[in-house]
Amino acid sequence: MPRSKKQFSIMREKSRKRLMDNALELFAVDGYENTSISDIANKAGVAKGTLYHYFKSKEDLLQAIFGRGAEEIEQIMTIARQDGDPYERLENMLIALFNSIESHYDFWRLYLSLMTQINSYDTARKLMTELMHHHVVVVAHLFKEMGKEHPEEEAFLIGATLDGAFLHYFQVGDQYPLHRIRDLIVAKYLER
Amino acid sequence: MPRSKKQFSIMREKSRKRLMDNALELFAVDGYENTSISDIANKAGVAKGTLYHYFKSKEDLLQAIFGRGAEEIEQIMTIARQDGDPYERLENMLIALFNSIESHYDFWRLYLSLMTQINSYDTARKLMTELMHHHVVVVAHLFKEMGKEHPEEEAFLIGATLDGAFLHYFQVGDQYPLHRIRDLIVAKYLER
Amino acid sequence: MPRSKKQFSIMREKSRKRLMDNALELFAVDGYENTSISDIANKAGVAKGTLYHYFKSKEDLLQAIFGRGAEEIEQIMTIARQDGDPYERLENMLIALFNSIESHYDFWRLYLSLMTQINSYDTARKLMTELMHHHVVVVAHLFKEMGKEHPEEEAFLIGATLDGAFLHYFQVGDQYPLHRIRDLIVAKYLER
Amino acid sequence: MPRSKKQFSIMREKSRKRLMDNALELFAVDGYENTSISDIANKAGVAKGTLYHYFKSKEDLLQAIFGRGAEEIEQIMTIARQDGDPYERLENMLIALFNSIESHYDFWRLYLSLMTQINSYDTARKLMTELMHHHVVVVAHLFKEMGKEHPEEEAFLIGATLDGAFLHYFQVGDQYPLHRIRDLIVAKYLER
DNA sequence: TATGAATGAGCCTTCATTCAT
DNA sequence: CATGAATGAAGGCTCATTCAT
Repeated sequence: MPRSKKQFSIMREKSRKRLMDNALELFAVDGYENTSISDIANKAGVAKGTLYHYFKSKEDLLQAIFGRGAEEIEQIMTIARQDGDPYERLENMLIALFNSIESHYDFWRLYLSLMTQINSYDTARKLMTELMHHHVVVVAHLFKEMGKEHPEEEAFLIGATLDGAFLHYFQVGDQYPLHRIRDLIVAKYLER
Repeated sequence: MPRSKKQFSIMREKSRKRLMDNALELFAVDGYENTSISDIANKAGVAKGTLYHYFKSKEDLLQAIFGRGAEEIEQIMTIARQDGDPYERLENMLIALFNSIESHYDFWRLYLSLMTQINSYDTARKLMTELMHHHVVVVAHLFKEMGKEHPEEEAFLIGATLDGAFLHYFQVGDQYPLHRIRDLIVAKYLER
Repeated sequence: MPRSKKQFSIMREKSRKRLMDNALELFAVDGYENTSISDIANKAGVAKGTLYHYFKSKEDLLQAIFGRGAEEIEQIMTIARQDGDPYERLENMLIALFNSIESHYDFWRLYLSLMTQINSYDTARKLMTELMHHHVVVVAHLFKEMGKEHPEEEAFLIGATLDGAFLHYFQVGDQYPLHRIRDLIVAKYLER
Repeated sequence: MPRSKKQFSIMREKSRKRLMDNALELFAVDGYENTSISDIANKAGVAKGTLYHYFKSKEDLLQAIFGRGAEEIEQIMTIARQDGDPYERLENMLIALFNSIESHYDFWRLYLSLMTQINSYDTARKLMTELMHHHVVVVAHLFKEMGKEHPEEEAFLIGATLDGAFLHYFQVGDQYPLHRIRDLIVAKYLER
């Protein structure tokens, strides 16, 4: 009795996930350039060729990882788009974001490391630029609701502060006072 | 009639500079990994081998570029360490920094792009970590003079904001409202 | 239908052997330094990269070749370590050695050519020094059984004579009276 | 007052000698292939280009070194060609040779190391083959005077023994019982 | 003659990708 | 689908040699 199409599809998705997880870990630690297909296949316990059954190329694998991360980001944004008190929504969003940084450490680290390589990995980068733009729109709206004077610029600014803090966190590791920085940001932006 | 030692030394310095300039441009735009020695030599109009008369290795070239940039950073820091009104010193430093971002665009872009590559290019990265630490110390001191409550955390925070803004600027280019962001930061931190 | 592990293993061993055979031939004739990976790959009819599926590096390839040769040497030594009349054992060993020189011409030639390169190829050379030491011990024992006065020195001496003869043989080729030299050595050492 | 041609010639010879001495030392220790023109120039304290005023190529330098060594060998041979008791002449030659091995260590070591590289350094190798042939002729003559049965083969044999002993000496260094081997050889060949 | 900058062919090695089984 | 052998372009680097000064 042959397996149903659905079962196949589930297995396929499982295999893809395993490869993506392993790849992400390596990309984050060693960098995309310094990670070879061999490394990924080894870590995932499959042969090199197998990887090409699931992704058409190394960059395709990267894109898949990014696509998955975009959903994570999207969820965080959703918080800011809900109804209710804008201050509360901002606070919730910030807390969710800082939590995500720690729970999806590898993804965010990779995200930042690729943000600087303009001329390469086009698709992945387009995605990132879009996300950033999206963030600005959503947060600017929030600030408007709060009655801030320059909501768009403030949105740019808080985005910069967040990405910068994460950048430094990834650079120096646990020595970075991530939680205190989070609290400081929250305090600053929740002053009414 | 052989050339004098001094003549050689001058020529050498000129050649080094030319190679460093060309390399910096490529490193900044394409990334260190994606720039080949061939690319650099081509751009500089010399043979591949020539590069190795001036730098022991690709990484040595990178370090030389960084060493040069470190001086630039040092000068900006100096402003914060002078005597006088701390508010004024902070303002001057911020303005100098934003000017430098535009006038030394390539260097700062490279600086940020390498900040994210944890496990590679040790010497260059050590330098960066040191600089960041230095920055925190100097700016925290400034904030203390201003009577801020958590000077060290504030120093971390403004550092994050700045690096984040530059990161976004390099990512999206001229669409980024760099000057407005600068003015906003200055305004925020100069409120007495 | 994928190949079985065993099938792969057999193919692998075959490919390794072919590469080693081709490399040995070139190393022996042109010297290790003067043989490029390209040369070997060409001669073996594979792409350059293929070689690196079978050997980690050029030196690793050399070591593999040496390991194989060491077995040959070991077998010859075994003759000297058996029971029975020491004169007969010495004669058998000498004859086996001279036969080996002709049947494993390339290996012995490489062996001698590397013996002279003191500061390089550490692993291969350690092996050789060990073998030489081993030879002295075994042959000295034989001479002791024969009642010679200075068995150890005699062992050094016969070792020198043999290596020297082979050296000259490889240098001048078929003009060298290898067989007559063999007979002369046998005659000299079998006088009771 | 310009220097005379002779003075120039003497200076030139001095410079050549210095370069040859330094090159020989490096060739002997690191091998011909592993020694670069740069290394030699550095060690000799001159610029790379200078070397090419004295030798037309790296191989030309090698040949010059060999030419000089050939004279040394020639002198030793001369002993065997004098008048008088052949036993005494042989003994003197052997002693002179062993002395030379120690006093011209580097040259002999290089000599042996190049003996194995058939297809390269043609001129140098032709010289060596000639010398070896010459040695056989001279020593065979000596053995004939002594009334040996197979003088030519004996000449080959003693040549092999000597080169083999030197080979081992260079391989293992001071652990090799060079003097005892010398005495043993002398004793063996002077038995009347 | 002396210098060292410049060349460019060639070296060893890596790696994303393809493909027969 | 899974395997790993094979490819070949490209990478960083070395070095004997040439040449303008």
